Amino acid sequence: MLKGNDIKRRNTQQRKIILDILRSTNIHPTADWIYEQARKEIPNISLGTVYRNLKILKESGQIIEINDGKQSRFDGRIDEHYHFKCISCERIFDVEKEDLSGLKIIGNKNFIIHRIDILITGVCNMCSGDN
Amino acid sequence: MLKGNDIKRRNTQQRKIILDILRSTNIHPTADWIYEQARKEIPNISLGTVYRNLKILKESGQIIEINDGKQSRFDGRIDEHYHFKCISCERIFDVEKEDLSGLKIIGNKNFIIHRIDILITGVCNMCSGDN
DNA sequence: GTATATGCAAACAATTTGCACGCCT
DNA sequence: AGGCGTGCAAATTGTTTGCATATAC
Repeated sequence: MLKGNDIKRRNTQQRKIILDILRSTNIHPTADWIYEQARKEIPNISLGTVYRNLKILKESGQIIEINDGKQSRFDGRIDEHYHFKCISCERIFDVEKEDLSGLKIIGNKNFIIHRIDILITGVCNMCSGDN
Repeated sequence: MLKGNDIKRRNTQQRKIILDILRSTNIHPTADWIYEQARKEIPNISLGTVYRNLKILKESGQIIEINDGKQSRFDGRIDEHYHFKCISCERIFDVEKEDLSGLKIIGNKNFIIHRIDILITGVCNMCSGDN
């Protein structure tokens, strides 16, 4: 239950800019890309600060972390939607809930599907008893 | 198209044991756990060999890589099924296809769901044209 | 015999962290 | 004024790789 979210967060320029960057793109960028963008606004922002803020924004539910392979990617869109990763160009596309039902996933647009991974996150039966 | 799978693979003890280990557990272990188990059979096996074989086994479709957070986990079960990760005990449970439909995911067993991530992998419309 | 696979250790890449200082509230 | 947040650099962690040797075929 205790999530360490009782800390009073400050509204720093750095955090605001990082959130703005994420909200204004749909490319699901890496921390490094976000860092490069942020430097245009705050030239001496550090990569550590970017990582720290991404963690805070994620924990407070303002952004989502996408886990594809080795690098983390981030998403400022938090309504229910899913993702398609192209193994060729490595881009990540948004998949709408509606597009997931039926056979024509991603609306017949010539996307070739290799596999579908579903990961549900939560608390298991053993841990939900007490804890 | 070219996938580099024209290499003639040898059937080494190391690779056989790693696959055996993965097929005989459902805990979705990390490379490190597999390494520790493998050492019981081949005491001087190296972690590099474990990683190399996991990659080969994955590429040949004999195992699956599960991407949860920073560490990779591996699964010797390759039929269609999904996963549930408990944020408390960190265990990963198998989720059957049937359990995914309807509201009673994972069969009413008191699992609390926080979020569902779906990642589809394949080739996008732009890359499927030529390439 | 020969090319793939191995063990070892070093290299790498992504992310995290300790510290002294800075700046929201 | 106080404490969260920052920049910087070093540390850590998970994974990959170069090389000489071993081994499956």
